[in-house]
Amino acid sequence: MGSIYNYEHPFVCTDAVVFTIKTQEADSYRKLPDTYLRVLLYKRPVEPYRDRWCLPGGFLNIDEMPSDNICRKISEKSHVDRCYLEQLYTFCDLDRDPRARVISISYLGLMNEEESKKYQSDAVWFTVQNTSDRRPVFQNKELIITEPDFGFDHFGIVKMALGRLQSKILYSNVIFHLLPLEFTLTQLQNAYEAILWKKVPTANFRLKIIGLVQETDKYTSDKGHRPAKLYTKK
Amino acid sequence: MGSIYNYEHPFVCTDAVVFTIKTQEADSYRKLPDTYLRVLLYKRPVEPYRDRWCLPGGFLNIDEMPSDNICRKISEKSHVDRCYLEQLYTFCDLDRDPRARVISISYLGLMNEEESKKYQSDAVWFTVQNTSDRRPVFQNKELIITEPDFGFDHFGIVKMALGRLQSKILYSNVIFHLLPLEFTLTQLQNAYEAILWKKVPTANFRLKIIGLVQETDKYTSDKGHRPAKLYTKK
DNA sequence: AGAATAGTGTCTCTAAGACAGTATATA
DNA sequence: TATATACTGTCTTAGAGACACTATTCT
Repeated sequence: MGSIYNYEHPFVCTDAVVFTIKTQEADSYRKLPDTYLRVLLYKRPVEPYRDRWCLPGGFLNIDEMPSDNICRKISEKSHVDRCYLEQLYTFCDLDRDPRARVISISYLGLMNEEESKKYQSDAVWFTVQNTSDRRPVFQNKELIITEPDFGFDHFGIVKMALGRLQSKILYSNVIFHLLPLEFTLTQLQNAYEAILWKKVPTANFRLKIIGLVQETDKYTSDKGHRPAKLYTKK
Repeated sequence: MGSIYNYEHPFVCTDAVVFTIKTQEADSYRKLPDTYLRVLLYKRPVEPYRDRWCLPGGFLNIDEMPSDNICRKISEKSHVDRCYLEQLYTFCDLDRDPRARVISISYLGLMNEEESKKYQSDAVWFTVQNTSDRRPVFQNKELIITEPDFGFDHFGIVKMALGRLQSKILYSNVIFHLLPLEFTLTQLQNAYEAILWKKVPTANFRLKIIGLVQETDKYTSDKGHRPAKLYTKK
């Protein structure tokens, strides 16, 4: 079966939808230290889809695992060391890349705020916010991105990753990849609400998640109110 | 960026884990018309892994969608027209094929018993049964297959597909793809139990699923006991 | 009546949701 | 004391699980 070596076969690339949570407001001029979900995008420097916003990723080498490929791309683009990755979906549409048949193995990536600060200038964190009809809108200080501003099929990939994250935090532990090693239950709840785009009653939330966390003997030391106990992932 | 055209890139293939449910016992000599989960395998006629049991699938053509590729392969192998397919996972291990770097886009397939009868002689339906430690064992009239008898990484793919099916029937409607258009609630419960490898109390099961089905005005006409109402998927 | 399969009523326990309450820090 | 955030008690309701019960066909 040497015939497999000379048939024209699809190219393979990776794309990563890397989310992070902003839990603390570095800009002290802001009154409300809200918690936002953010996604990593970069402006494409070449054709096709030049100057459109795209996901980090790239062509898969013949001796390379997709997760290594993505770590390499994210590290180049954002100097990030540790990022949780899980496979999301493999996009195979015939016309998703105008150059050739390229299938994309996409990944959902989660990193905490500390890691997310190490990004380069060509990669930008966009807040992922809700609209009235629950479609995501992406925003940074200067820009608002909606569907037509993405390159390739990357808007669809981001939407699927967001849906996966929203459903997966209901029954798994993935949310802890978005938080620092030690966190308060309020931080955890804020992250939960930022992802699900809805408020949950505090008492019920704590009953639900108390079995997933391990309390420490440390407390926050903010001024003017009761300190909060710090927890770690159990 | 013409450089993408002359780099050595991975091959792409598909693999489908097609399940069906045997709800009615054609062999009338058997006393117990038990319900079993079955999976479609075929004995590989060429190297590598010659004579090992493998999943239907094959190399993806450059202008072909994976689902079309799989339908083509299943139709060749089993003359089957309609099969529900959903993407399962893309397997990328560097050494999963000794010939070359081949990534496999795998699919979970579900078909009902009527469709499953149209298989060719080189494809065989194996029952998927439980062992004491909840590992699957595959069996037909002559053979019992366990891990070492599969080719490639196909045992791992089957295990993942089984896990996906087992978790997905708890919160979705996929189970109806395994049943005929009209079915009794007992058939539905038997299928449910055959997939999950455990018994559930009838009253609770019916309360749980009654919202997912639509009753018809038809009944079964078995002899010697009360007829059962036939339902369709809602 | 008896056998066989179909189908239901109801009790308990647990978890989700709503909401009002208490606790502990600083100014 | 006020204020700001942290944290809890408890009522109600919905669903899961267990189990005993009733219903309808044919022989």
